[in-house]
Amino acid sequence: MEQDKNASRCENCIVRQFNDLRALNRDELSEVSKAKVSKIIKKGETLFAEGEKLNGVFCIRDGISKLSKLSSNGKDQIVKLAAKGEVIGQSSVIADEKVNLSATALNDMRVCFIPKEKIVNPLKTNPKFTLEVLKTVVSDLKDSNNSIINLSQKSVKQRIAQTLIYLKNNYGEDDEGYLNINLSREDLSSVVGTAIESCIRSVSALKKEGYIKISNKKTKIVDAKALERFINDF
Amino acid sequence: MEQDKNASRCENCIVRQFNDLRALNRDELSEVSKAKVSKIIKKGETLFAEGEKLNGVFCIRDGISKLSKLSSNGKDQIVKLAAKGEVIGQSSVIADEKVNLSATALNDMRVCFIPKEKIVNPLKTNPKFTLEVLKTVVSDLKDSNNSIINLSQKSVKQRIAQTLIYLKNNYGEDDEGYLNINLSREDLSSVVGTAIESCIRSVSALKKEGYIKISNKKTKIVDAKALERFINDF
DNA sequence: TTGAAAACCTAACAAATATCACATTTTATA
DNA sequence: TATAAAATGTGATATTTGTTAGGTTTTCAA
Repeated sequence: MEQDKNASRCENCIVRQFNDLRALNRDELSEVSKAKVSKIIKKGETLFAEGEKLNGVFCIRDGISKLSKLSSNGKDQIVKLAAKGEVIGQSSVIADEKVNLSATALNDMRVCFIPKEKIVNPLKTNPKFTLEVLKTVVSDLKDSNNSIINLSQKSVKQRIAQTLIYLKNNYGEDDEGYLNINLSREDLSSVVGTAIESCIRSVSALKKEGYIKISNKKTKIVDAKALERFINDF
Repeated sequence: MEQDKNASRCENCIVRQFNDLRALNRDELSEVSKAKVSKIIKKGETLFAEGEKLNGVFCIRDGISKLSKLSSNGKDQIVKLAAKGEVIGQSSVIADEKVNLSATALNDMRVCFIPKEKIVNPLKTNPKFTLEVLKTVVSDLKDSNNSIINLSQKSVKQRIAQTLIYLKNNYGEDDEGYLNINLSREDLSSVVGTAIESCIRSVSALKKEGYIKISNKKTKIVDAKALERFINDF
């Protein structure tokens, strides 16, 4: 995890426009800007690991991180993906507890580390900011609850399909219709909570059935409508 | 859902001491007290149903509610249980969206309905209250994430065991060691996300193996330590 | 550029769980 | 209290998913 000398001031940072930090007032933001440390994290490196006591949060300027938990049998369950603009580590700073998830870079990342006081202090005094954070956490909670429901009510193939739709809706596609985020089969299986081989089988099936297309490691959703119908029990 | 004439003022309500409403100031609380409507909800009745637009939250004075989602194939997944002291419906009021879960009484309940303005206004102006709500939602999010991990990494039997431990830790046991909350096999299977028959089989196995004991519909955890060991892959 | 390692893929089989078809017990109610 | 309905329980079988044991292709670093 190396330093990034090239970081701009928060006041001019576009990324901030898309996350809760936009609700800070000028003084609070200037405090954050002075205290933040910009870092480069290479693919596969961790931002933080389960059980650590975080003394700040990470604002993602570029790249994607997975938030996951490793079980005793070696299976890694991904609970959330976070990309440009998102702030991670908030929960454990708010609860003032050790993190219960690890954050790992899925590709090269640029992030800013913000010491926790710069977040906790505004939370105590700036209701606009606190409400903004609250709304974000409520939205995360809704996503989490939906994951629970999908895990128990949908088949592996449906969950894979749903994840692809999710990636399309949240991270978009390029001009040829290929998803901007390309998860490895291993990461995809960790998102849907299944074995790699089952994941591969389902992806192959979706491909064979014409729902999706894969071309040099990139995935394209050919017929989103039909895929949605399949997810909702045809 | 009938009215309960016997309701006290919020200022004197013990239940409030255990939830986020304790962070309201005197004026805000008095507003809530004036506006709240106390209700009795019978076992099996719903407090609200998926897709409804909530115009307030429910503070539970007595009884237990399940928050669940019914799938097209008739399977009901319970996402959260809420008991005395908890406030439900907050998320959809905060996000200003339709609820995505239904709330159903698992036994007879007494609740207070609080119109949403009485919650939303303090959220905008009282950072102490907002932070309190935020902490609650963060804790719910952590629980949800743990459920995801358990669903994908533990067997049905382990998930049942874990749920029993959860019920013990969160809702306690009587003087003879029997759980205060007794879920039907159907509800238990909806919590762990499995078929009723599989649930029954696992409960029987845990009983046969001496981890738990069941006596007229009430469940007692005989050896919590051993059960915990079993949950964590012995 | 060329191995070695990692990622991807497939098939056969094993294990876990779901489903179906009942029997038994408990609960609620006429 | 009798009886129907609901909840609990069991066994046989079907389905889904996991596991093992290979293979091929891609990627990366020497």
